[in-house]
Amino acid sequence: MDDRQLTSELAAQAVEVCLCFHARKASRAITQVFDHILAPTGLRTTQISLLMVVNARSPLRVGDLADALVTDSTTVSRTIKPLIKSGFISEMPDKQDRRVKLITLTDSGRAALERALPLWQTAQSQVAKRLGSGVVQTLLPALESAAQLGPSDIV
Amino acid sequence: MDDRQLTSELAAQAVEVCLCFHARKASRAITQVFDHILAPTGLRTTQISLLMVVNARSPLRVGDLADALVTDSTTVSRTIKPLIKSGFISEMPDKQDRRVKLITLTDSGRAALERALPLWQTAQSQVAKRLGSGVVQTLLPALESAAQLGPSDIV
DNA sequence: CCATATATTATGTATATGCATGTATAATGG
DNA sequence: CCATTATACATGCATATACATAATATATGG
Repeated sequence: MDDRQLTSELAAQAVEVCLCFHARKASRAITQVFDHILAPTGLRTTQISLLMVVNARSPLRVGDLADALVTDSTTVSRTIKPLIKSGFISEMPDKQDRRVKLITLTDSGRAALERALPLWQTAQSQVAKRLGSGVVQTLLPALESAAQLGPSDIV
Repeated sequence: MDDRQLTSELAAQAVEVCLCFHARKASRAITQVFDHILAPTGLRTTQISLLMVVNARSPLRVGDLADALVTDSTTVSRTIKPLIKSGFISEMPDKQDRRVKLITLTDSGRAALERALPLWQTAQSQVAKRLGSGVVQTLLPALESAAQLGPSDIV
């Protein structure tokens, strides 16, 4: 067995168990179902999730929003742009600290979220049904653990 | 309790259990750990996963690669571009069907994959260790189920 | 054999994501 | 009080992702 074959076999095993690959594949598959069902809202599932978090905690800082979304703050800076343009969230400077931008859900955003919730429920139910309750009950807590991984300590 | 409050509470419950939101958050967190550890390879984890799949199945069609990655074929059309430019995979037309483009791992790509595998093992071990074996053993099969969701039947 | 339908990949446009870096503001040390 | 440092957000660049649509090639029905 030469190097070529050896690498092939190691790589073949790796791809079957890679936690990153599987997490991303599953994420894409679930996102597709949600996005298709939520398409009539004119919003992507990512955007609806963002509105949900802002709804629960507004007004909140860009950095805190990034933490809640387990995302880079530079990503939030950009993902909120189309939502601001659509008028669903608004931004205003913090009087106490002018570096800080406070994000708030607008009435229009709240209305959009309200309209989206029934379709969200449809998507959630459909995915849950197709996965089966057993899978869902193991998946959710495991995903929550994974989301709390935080930065790696590369030693 | 007015509509405002009602929506807030429903949305607050939804965001806690949303399978799409949790899957995406977990995917981002896991990806960050892998990408940080794999940074010395000059490749992203997504690209290494793609090389692994091509390694296991090359030569293969763009469409078949998309199926294996649970991704849109238009996404594959673009994600392979930097890998072709780097010389890690090559493309050639299928003689039997000139619509088809066959993707192959190059020697250079195989070498890059071989170099990446030890770091991949580090990332996989570190994530597995931090999640705990119990979580990993429930997570992997659940993610595999989720990745097989396929398109939704919107009724 | 040709017209139409179907299949395969690419491109236009838009959002999603993160690193390196830049800019403005606040905090801190001397 | 000022110089340095740290924090918060934005921007440049690159990859990731998908829908609508286009371009090309095959398949199929008459």
